[in-house]
Amino acid sequence: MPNRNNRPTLSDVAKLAEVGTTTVSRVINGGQHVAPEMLARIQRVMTELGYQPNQAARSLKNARSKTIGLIIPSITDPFFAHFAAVVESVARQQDYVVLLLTSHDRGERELVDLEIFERHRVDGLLIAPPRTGSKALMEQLKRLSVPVVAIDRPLSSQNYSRVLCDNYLAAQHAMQHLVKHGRKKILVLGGDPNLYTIRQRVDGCVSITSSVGLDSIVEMEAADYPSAEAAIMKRMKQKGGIDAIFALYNQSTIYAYEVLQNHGIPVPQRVSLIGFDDFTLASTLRPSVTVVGQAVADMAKTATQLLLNHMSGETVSPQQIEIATNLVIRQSCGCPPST
Amino acid sequence: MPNRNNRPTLSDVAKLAEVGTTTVSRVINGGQHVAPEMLARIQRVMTELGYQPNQAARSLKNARSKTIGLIIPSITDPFFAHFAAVVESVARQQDYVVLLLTSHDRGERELVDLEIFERHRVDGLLIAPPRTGSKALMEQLKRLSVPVVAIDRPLSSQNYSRVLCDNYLAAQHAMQHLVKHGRKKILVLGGDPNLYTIRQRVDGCVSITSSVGLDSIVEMEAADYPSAEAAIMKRMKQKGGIDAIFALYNQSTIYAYEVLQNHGIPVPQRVSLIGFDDFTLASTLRPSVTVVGQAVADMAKTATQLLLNHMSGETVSPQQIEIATNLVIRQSCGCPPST
DNA sequence: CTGTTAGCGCATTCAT
DNA sequence: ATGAATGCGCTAACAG
Repeated sequence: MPNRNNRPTLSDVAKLAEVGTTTVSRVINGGQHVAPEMLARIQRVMTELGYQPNQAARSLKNARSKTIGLIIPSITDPFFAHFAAVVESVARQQDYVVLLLTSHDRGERELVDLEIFERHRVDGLLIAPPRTGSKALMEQLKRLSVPVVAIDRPLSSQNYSRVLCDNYLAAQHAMQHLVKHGRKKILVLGGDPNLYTIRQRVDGCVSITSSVGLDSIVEMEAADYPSAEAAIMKRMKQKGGIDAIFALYNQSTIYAYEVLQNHGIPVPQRVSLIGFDDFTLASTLRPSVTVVGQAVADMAKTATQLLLNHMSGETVSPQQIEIATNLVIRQSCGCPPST
Repeated sequence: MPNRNNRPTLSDVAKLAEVGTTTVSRVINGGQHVAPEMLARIQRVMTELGYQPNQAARSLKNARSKTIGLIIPSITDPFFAHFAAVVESVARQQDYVVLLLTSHDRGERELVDLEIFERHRVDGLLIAPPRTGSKALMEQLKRLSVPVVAIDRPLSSQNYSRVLCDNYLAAQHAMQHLVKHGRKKILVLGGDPNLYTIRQRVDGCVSITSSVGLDSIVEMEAADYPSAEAAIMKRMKQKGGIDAIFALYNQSTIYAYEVLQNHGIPVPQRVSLIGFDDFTLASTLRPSVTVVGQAVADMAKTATQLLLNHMSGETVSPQQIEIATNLVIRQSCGCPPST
């Protein structure tokens, strides 16, 4: 006797199995305190009817939607795509489903995303915030009133856990590596300077150049090929020029590579190249590209599990976790081919 | 006077605004038939309280969850990542949110995914099925009883709309292009032969080779680098060898490229290469890689809008839409550099 | 234009 | 071990 949706309800099951709704409910929730034969009978009826509990009803009753919200800049960015994949797989093991929204690193959009999640009553939130925390963002997060874990970039409030990578250290290592190769005029090719990650990386770079007594050459404009080209070639043509580039994120690495290639500048002979963040064909290009590798899967798994812990009720204090990066040596930095 | 979740409810708003719940409900749903001052007053109270409607309650009442389910093999596959990005952006414009689940092209997992969606009562489904339709899958889809649009690969039932690309034609074009370059021994490097897309592409290839009177050389084992290498080198070493490779999907293209590069086989002089599906660095590699480009964004937008149409209630008959591909000429096929 | 009321499907006291 | 009844937050009749 299904309802208007022709979908069977719990009470349909109860009726057909000739039991009370309570018992059916118990079966749905693990079947404790239910006689074995009863349990079997109800389960039979459930499969017979093709019954599946209505999550909306359960959410209303339990105040738990069994969803977690994920806000990332973009799902086409390989780093975040990988991240999202891991989140999905960890979440589903705990019977959670992921609501995915993108922010394109725009604060207003992020606020809208949070509003949507508020309506959908997500039980927890993973967010890679473009800014560490405007007032509006912080208020919105407080209103959401669910556990939050910041990923890749922190939130300004210490109340929220964060899972990041060691941007500062990683940048230092990369710069030191270039210095070891004897490079003296290293162009640090930036990205959006408002992003925490970028700022940390720049700071790491500067700490090295200044401690070693080199000039700090930083260009932040590299949002697309033309601007990257302009920035690089401007520096190339200056007196002294440059002999290395450290590109601070995925895309700028690729632009830098293309610029050098298109201008016939030999890598690494004339200019060394290191990029932040590994990418699919980094080892296939000739020369292959040395990069700072982030342990994405590790970060994502850690963040999701941490969030689930926060959600479990036992009050876990906010944590700040930094996942180590590793320099993936290939040939664009000047190292000899391995094997 | 918030409830146990400390979240205000509709009736909290009603009380504070000293109106009935119906009026508040009307405001939430567009504010028709509400006096202007009343509307303003209620809206003020809503923002004051930070009220957001509880979607679970609305779902229960309206039998619409405002979610659409998306099942793809993997979110790290650039093709599907791009697809998902477009789905999200189109869906959110209509106030829908996307529930993302991956199948890894495994039928059992797909069934579980559908069960999860059934509980969450998605209002519509986009699915890239690994197989065109086992009995179990078809039953599960019928039970879901919401509009379904198959993407990238069809479902066997004519009852479901599908948005595909013209795999057969595209493969023919690619092969004809290689033939025009005078290639006579073209290796078709396959993928999972159970996938509809792969089968169509193989068929397209064979139709050309046989109509032109060439041998059909097909290798389906290219799931990873070693097997791709084995397949390619086996053919290379045979009497006559091969003078071109048409790789039938994203990954196999990359493997093929790497194999040729690692074995020092000059491309396109000795062996031409064309791949199915464009990828980020295809134009950056040297030689750049000629590919069959799929209009991903177009496919995704079309599919999502079609789904939303189906969901809108007006019964739209199932449609079969094929989005045209285009051969992106670069240098690995043997064409001269442009400009 | 506005308010009262009765469920949507489920979990949960509190009985038995 | 089981069942009857209540309410989660919201919308849709119906009045008025």
